[in-house]
Amino acid sequence: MDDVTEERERSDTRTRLVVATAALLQRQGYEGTSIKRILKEAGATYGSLYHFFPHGKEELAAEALRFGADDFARLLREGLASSPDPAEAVAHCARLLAETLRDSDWTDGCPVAATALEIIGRSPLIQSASDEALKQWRGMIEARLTEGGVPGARAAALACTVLSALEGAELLCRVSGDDEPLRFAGEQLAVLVRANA
Amino acid sequence: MDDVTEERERSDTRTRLVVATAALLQRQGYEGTSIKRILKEAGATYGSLYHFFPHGKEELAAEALRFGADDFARLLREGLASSPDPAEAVAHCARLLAETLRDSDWTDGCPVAATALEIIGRSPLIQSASDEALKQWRGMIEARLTEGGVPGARAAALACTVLSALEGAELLCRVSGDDEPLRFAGEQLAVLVRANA
DNA sequence: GAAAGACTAGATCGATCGATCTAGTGGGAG
DNA sequence: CTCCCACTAGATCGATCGATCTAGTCTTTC
Repeated sequence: MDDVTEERERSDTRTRLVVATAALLQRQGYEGTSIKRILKEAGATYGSLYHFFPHGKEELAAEALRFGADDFARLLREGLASSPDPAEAVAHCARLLAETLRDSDWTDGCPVAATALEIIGRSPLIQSASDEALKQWRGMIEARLTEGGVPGARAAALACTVLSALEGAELLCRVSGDDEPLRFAGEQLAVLVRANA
Repeated sequence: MDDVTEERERSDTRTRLVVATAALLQRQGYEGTSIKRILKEAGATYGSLYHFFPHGKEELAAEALRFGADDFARLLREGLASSPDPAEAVAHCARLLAETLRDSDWTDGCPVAATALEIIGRSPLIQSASDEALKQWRGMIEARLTEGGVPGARAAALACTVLSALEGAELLCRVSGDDEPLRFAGEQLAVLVRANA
């Protein structure tokens, strides 16, 4: 058995735990996700969990949020690269997000929102993982806007508002079971980006 | 004892339960809020709870969300009425929200977001109460924009995006412990409203 | 092939979950 | 007074929570 395979097998259970936890946190938040459910979905046992994550559920959740954040960053990267026009690129992000949500029965959206909102002020570990994710996405959008010709002074404020609108629109979509809010957001954000050019 | 006082006393415990639940749901979501904690905060017992809400926690939560929604509607109403200019009025909503959040240590924001996100697809009762709240707020913003001169065709999309941006910016503020996202949102939404006039 | 260390299996712990239940209390109606 | 009914009090239920613990099974190393 070569080193690469060994590495993969050694971390296989750990990866399954992180992936399963990320999916569950996204759908039902932190308190709504029990360890036993995670173990069942991941096909793991308590022994493995506390071997890889000695601090238990909280440590696993923080890691799962980082994993989910990278996933969401990929979707954002794809959307932002979809057009030479930054306004059109932002609009495409909204379309991609709407599509992903619709195809998953309104479950697969922002991987941190549900968990972050309910643990604010009660778990520094999870909160800072959430904060880093949001700041990473803000940075990606800001870089794309700057590159697209938005003056640096406005790029930060605009990027932050783009992310806010996408996050909020996703909330409205998921609650109503309708992608209208994200369609509206895409259209209006394109207008806003052009107004900042 | 006259009828009015009698009515108030009769529903006193019920009201305390609803108020306490609304505050807890806003801060820590549905699964993170135990019945025993609610009873303690409200100064009530199981007997009273299941007398007023035979279907238990879920029924109480739905009622608490409706209560919180009216509270948030008042803040929105105040902001929307603060200026004859709709762009300035929207910006003031963002300021009011930022102020309320800061003054409460980042806990008192949207009363439904945390709870709604974690129960989506698992409690029709709570989800529809959340949906109604969001639609009520959208309607208020849309009416103000239309009255302020935004063409009817665009008012709905703009109002929806304003609410989305406020909700998302609040998430970013609470997670980061910084009101910057709401300041940015207020500034950018004013630009967007003017672009739609 | 013995020893060591990485990892897995799952029973079990005390605490707490939401819910149910019986036993009340107290004020108004007849 | 007596009866009734809205309401309160809180013990108790089985289930499940997150966490710990012992007892393993592999793989690698010498």
